[in-house]
Amino acid sequence: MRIGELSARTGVSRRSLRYYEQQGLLVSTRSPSGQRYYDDDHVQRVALIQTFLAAGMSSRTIAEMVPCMTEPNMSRARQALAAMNRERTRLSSTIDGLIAAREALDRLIDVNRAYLANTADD
Amino acid sequence: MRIGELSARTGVSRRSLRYYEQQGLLVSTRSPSGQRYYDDDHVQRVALIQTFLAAGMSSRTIAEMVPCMTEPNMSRARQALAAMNRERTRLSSTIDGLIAAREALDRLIDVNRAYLANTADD
DNA sequence: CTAAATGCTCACATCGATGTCAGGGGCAAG
DNA sequence: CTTGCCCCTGACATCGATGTGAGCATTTAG
Repeated sequence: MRIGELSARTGVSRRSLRYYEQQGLLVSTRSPSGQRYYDDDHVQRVALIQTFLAAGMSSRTIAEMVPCMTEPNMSRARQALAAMNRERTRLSSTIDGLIAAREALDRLIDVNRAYLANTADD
Repeated sequence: MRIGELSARTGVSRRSLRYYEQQGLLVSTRSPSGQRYYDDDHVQRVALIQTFLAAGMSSRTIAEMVPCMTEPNMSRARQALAAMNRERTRLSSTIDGLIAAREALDRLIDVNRAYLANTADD
């Protein structure tokens, strides 16, 4: 498929797909005239990239973890593993932060409800 | 205390503290010459702002939820409550997304470990 | 009193993913 | 061949929180 169809299937803009390729997150085969061709596997890959981007990872980080441009080899795999573990830690503490924020929000909500209840008959 | 001390106590730059004020997140009393004065309560408030900012809320959203510039009144409180509930929902689905990302990462880690194990003796 | 430290405002710079526009090909159906 | 649609690259714009620096005022310590 060409880029328009991949974009339609994934919901990711053409612009972003080209950007992912430029950042080394996505490969494509090119027609002689330079047009990008993709197959079904790329749909999943784009979904994975979206998941990670939405989790606040930079494209550089994703590229480090998910080799796609280069031959896999052991030292590269070890480096990727290190990056993954680092990101896993970061992700977990981000999650903790969000949960803390949600708890703080819940307290604010309670305060607000109490205020509304007490002030109902002013 | 003046802005430098609040900055030191909270770990938030002077620049950011002024920005919070400009965005309506933080109030200060001013000396005749215009210098900002804070008291101990502001330390907590800044911490709360940081928590929410780190959770990806915009300063506009925080200002909506945490009235500080204006007299509290019922309609404003109701509006704040609506914003809080909206943000709580958003926060929960962000958390879900991060957890999904972490699970995807765990699968990648497993694949990588398997590769390293199988390739150990190439 | 003087110097150093701190404060003030204003304005411009930064980062990263994405939008958008311009100028130019590619390719199929009429 | 032409019309229409999709593709290409390259460049500039955007948003929000924060950094940075200039130029000037104020406060505090010696």
